[in-house]
Amino acid sequence: MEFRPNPSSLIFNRFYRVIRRIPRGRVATYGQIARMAGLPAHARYVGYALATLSKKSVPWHRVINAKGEISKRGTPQFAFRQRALLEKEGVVFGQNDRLSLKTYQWKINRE
DNA sequence: CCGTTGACCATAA
DNA sequence: CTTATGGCCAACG
Repeated sequence: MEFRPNPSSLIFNRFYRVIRRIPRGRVATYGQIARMAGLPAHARYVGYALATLSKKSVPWHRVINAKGEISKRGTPQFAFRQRALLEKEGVVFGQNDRLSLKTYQWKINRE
């Protein structure tokens, strides 16, 4: 099922707010964003929120799963595009299409 | 109002 | 390493 953008969505906008703060060249996990948005048990909905993105200025490509992989959604085209965007920011992927969270994860004082 | 369905995560076995 | 489970929201028909 596909989501449509809904400006009146409450928690989705909270996620967008957090994601917009991710610096260039860094990544954040779905669970991390949920925690930082004050909604620790909503890792799933971070992804669903991104699926409803229309033309919002949200760096969706900096959001990856907890294993350091790009989440798959239907066609591999999006994953390819996301990877390209990240590599353009200096992120290097390993041979398993994974990146080092230890190196690239966005960490803020007091998460 | 109800059932279904989605970019997920931590934990247990 | 793998599979299963509980947690939980929003859009749609």
